[in-house]
Amino acid sequence: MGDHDRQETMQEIVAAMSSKGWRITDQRRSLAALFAEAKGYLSPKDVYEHMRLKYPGVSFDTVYRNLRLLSEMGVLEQFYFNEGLKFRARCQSHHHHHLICMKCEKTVSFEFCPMKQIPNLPEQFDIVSHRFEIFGYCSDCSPNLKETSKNA
Amino acid sequence: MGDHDRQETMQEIVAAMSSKGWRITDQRRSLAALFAEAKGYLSPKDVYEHMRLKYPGVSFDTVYRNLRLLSEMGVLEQFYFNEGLKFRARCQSHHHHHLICMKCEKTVSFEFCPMKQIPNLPEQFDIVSHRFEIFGYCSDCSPNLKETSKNA
DNA sequence: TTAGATGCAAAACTTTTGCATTGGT
DNA sequence: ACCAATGCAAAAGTTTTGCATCTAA
Repeated sequence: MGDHDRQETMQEIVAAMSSKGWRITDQRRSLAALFAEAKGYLSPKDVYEHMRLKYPGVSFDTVYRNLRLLSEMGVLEQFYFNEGLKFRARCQSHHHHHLICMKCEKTVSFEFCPMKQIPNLPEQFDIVSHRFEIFGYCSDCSPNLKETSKNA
Repeated sequence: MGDHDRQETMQEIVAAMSSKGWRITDQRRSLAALFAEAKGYLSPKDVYEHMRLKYPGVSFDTVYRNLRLLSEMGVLEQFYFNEGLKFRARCQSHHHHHLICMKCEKTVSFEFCPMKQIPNLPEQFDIVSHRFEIFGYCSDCSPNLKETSKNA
């Protein structure tokens, strides 16, 4: 993802907040920038620490409030790792799924969606949503891929 | 799942604990029975409340310790709902995925696995695991399915 | 008998709430 | 100027830890 895309995402997030009638504070702009640039998932503590660099007085509850609001808006998506809840900017463009690196938590999108392939389900069920993620190690983090295929 | 199957699962859980050299205490037997019978997911608090019926003196940290140990053993699987972390007995028989009812949290297995269908991924990735769940409402909980197809 | 499991109490950590102040619109 | 957002402090909730006691093997 290049800088241009990130900038778009940052402005998309700000625009989304603004369109809901929310005020664009420095902290929220900073939040938007942070998630637009992040390649992986961020914990509330990560976010707090990042924010504190620019805004030393930022409070923990403001971080939580904004994370919750942005999640409810659909701008952020939540994911529970073993270490706890983390957040990342939700892809707004189109439906797809992710490879998630278990070490650096970088995510890579792919287009294949199992719901298009799924055959008859075992019983009546009113389907609302689904999730499909693949976990493993990206080429930077995998000892198997490191030497051999990374530069192939 | 009939009573016979549940009993098998209960004994499987006890056997798994025993085979790891763990002692089979009354509390652990009770835990095993609880998860063997549960149709859906249980929060630590659910487990604590259930256990307290039989063992009024049971402590919260014992519940947490055993939930963690059983998860690490692979007997239980964890899942984060909006309300927080919950547990259920992991299906040991064979690989499959689940429909999860968003109201009663009942789960229904199905055999289709997207990993058998997936085409070439966008980049080198050392795959370790995956998750695929479908969320919605079961026939008992869905207003759409309630009248029409439930008894079909 | 004895190492492991439990209960208790307290600590650590995470997330939420109430309220006065600040700051975007 | 107005009202939403923030910072602060404290509360509420969740999970972990240390240690003496108990108990399954």
